Amino acid sequence: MASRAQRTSRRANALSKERIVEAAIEILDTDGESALTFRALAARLSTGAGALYWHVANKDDLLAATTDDVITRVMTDVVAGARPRETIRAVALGVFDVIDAHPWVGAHLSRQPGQSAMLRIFEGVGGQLQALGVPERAQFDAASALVNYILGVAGQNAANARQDLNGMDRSAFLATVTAQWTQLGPEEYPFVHRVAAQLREHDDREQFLAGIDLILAGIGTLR
Amino acid sequence: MASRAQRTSRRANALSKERIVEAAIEILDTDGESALTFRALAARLSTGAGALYWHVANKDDLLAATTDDVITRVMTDVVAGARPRETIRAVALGVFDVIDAHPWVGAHLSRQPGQSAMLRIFEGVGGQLQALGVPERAQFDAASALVNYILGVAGQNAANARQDLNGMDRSAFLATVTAQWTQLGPEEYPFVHRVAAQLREHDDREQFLAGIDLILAGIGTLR
DNA sequence: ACCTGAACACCGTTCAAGT
DNA sequence: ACCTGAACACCGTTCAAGT
Repeated sequence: MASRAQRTSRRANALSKERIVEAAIEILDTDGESALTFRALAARLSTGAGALYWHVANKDDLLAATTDDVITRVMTDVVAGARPRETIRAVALGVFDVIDAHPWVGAHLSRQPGQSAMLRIFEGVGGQLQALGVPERAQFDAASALVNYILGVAGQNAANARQDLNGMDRSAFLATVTAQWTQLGPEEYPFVHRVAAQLREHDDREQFLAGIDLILAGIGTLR
Repeated sequence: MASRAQRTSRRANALSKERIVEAAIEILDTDGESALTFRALAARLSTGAGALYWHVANKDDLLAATTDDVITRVMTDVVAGARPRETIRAVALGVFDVIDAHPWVGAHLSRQPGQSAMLRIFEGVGGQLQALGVPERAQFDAASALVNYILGVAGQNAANARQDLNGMDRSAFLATVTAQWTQLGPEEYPFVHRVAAQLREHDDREQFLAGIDLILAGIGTLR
């Protein structure tokens, strides 16, 4: 009896991959990528650093697991009830929003290829192409284009968030970059110079969606 | 006289940011990202690790400089003589090829936003949109879509190259991933399962270009 | 001005030892 | 089976001391 109760209570706060991943996500969200160390994670879980290695192969494994966890949650939220075009937009926006909330995800999505998080996104957009009337032979390239675009934006958002930490809110940050772009001078960088004004006013989420729509418009010409 | 000669010879192998960047690129190319440490770099340049900090602010600065160096070289090679559409393809392919040759570039392009390497690419594609008949208001979004797609592919290529090092040539690698995709099962991953066969035969460079063409086709609908 | 190299404050990972 | 925590082999970065 006692041993039963003891076991139950021990199990209650026993280490597990899920608990480790959960704690890792909390550290990443509150203190950023650089704060996630095995020592900090062990301290938060009141254990030794070496104990974590019983449940997690190494740091890459840990980061893949955190990324998977967060992405899986969004992808299951996006139920494919709507029309194919709307589903693709919903998948893309789901990924965008989750990266906005957890910028570190953007950095790690690109790092492990064939990772299940990326496959879920690939499936989420690719699965709609048939219904969209895209020829069988073109579906792989089309899905790849959408996913690579999403990953590109994800990486940039992660990079931006990393810089934001050096003080500055978004509008101050945009003003600084706008000033840099304007200073570049119209001889060497005519386009960047010209477009600098739009940078300050633009909305990341809208611009992201505009890119998705652009690719979808291109896909539309394949029919 | 002697002091003059001495100074010249000392200058000849004196440290400079250029020499440091050059040596860093060699290490990255031959031994990979993980081999680039300040100690290894100092050893190769026959100096102390601390000396490097006189010319380079920190490791991020060093990596930004190596990335810039490599990208700048490609972008100046791509002379914009051709029609706008061909110029955009040339810029994109130039970036693709340089990342194929130096996979580490792909990883760092995404890491520092507003970096001059990325601005060069942005200018390279954006500068052609006016001639392509894209309305002024849409040019920023269109250029952003192209660049983000390019950055996404760049990141994936860098990640693939990182894995390739664990033995395996490309065909063995593709066979493994194809097997993984096929195993996923058509219930949960119908699209991935169906498209797995195409994965083994596909050519990264052609698929990259197909994505560029898809976005260009989408941009074409804006006119 | 520029370079040296030891020292500092960290890392991820391993592993004997415990329960 | 699972956990502990010291130890190992590294890092990037700093800085007194040299030339």
